[in-house]
Amino acid sequence: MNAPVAIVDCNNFYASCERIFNPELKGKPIVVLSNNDGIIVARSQEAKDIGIAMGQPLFKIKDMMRKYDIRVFSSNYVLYGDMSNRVMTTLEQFTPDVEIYSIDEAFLNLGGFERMDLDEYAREIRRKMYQWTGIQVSIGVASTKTLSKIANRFAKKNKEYEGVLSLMNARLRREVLEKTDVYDIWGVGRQYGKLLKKHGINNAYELSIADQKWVKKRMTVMGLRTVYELNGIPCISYEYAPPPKKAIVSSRSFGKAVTELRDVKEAAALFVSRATEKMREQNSATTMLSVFIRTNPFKNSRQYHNGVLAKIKIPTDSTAELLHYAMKGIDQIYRKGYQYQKVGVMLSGFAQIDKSQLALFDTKDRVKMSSITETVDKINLQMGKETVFYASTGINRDWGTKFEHRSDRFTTNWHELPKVKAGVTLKKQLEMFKEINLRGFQQ
DNA sequence: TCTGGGGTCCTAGGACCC
DNA sequence: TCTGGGGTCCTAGGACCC
Repeated sequence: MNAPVAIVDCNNFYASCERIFNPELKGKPIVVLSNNDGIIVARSQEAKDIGIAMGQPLFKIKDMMRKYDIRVFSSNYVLYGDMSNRVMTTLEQFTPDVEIYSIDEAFLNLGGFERMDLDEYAREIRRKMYQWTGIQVSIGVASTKTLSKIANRFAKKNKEYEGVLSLMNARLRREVLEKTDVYDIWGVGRQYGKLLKKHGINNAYELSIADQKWVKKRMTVMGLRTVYELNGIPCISYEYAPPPKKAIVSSRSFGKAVTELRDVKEAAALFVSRATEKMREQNSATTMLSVFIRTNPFKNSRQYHNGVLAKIKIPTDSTAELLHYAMKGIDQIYRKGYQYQKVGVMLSGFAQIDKSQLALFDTKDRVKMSSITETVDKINLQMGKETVFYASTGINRDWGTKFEHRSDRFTTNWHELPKVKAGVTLKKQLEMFKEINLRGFQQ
């Protein structure tokens, strides 16, 4: 038998993060918004229960907000990222083989744990996680990743499992697969879901016994892999260390429509410097930079979408050099008279090259260039993001992203640590926090 | 239906080569 | 000018994920 795999998934993660540091939100419906406070990207259980859907725009729930006293938050990625680190660190105490799959999910390789009562072990992980981080998780255990996702989902939906379900037992596995709609299978999205239903394949069990030739033809080898996984044959390996990215994108919608070349350039310059920083973190150098701009496709205004790709002969990781290409690109694709909604930058065609090799081939002083970028990175790491930045990325940034409902960065910013409110007794404060042992939170 | 951002993998088809 | 087979590389587009 193959090694059991567990997926640990934080319940309502963003909403939970907001609640941990603001106990008066207990029992209140919470929603978290996308960039620019556009649409709802996360909801607390209470918000789900009153029928607020994922992807709804904020303005559409104004009436409900008043009626149900819904608390609204802009995305606070610094807070969520920090809480995520705490969750992952906690998991590492239970097994060394943790694959961080997303900000709120991780796979655990439980090879070697076969003889334990895995249900009980999972329950213990769940208890400790809540105690140490304040985050509720659900855990699914099975013989493949795809099955573990199904177990997890089932545990979350059916209260009687109290957040933990193992499908190592074959009889239970079949029963759960029969109750799992094809749309709810990891790897089956809207298009494939529709296709499967059209051909009479309605649930996960039916997909597991479907004709494999047909699946491969219509859903590529990816679909075939899903079928194998549903049958308990693992096809998806673990990635304990994230592989370097093959492409890095930085783009953002403007806080309001932008018309001026100067603003477009400022934004593009900022995204170049962000993308390039990310690239340097993984020690890559790029040979391709593309920039793109577009108007709002959902507005009735005149539309314009365009992009341009610069190929760079000698791989570079210099912000200054890439800014040059990006600004040239913007000059090429910018047209006056449009209401721009978004601009973005993509780096790709990476090379992992020892920096000293770069200097052999060309005339630019790359040693000097890289010592500048290294210094800038170092200062920003120590003193905080954007302590030093390129002037071309703008000082005012009045095109900037809207975050009108952002909570404090409780865990990472000295000025925004949770405060003891005047007029509230210490006893009351302690009561608010007492459910959670805020281990490790005292800085 | 409305209107985020950042990724991955696979396939088909064209350009080009022998 | 037509005809054959086989291979690589690249890109665009489509599917999926969180």
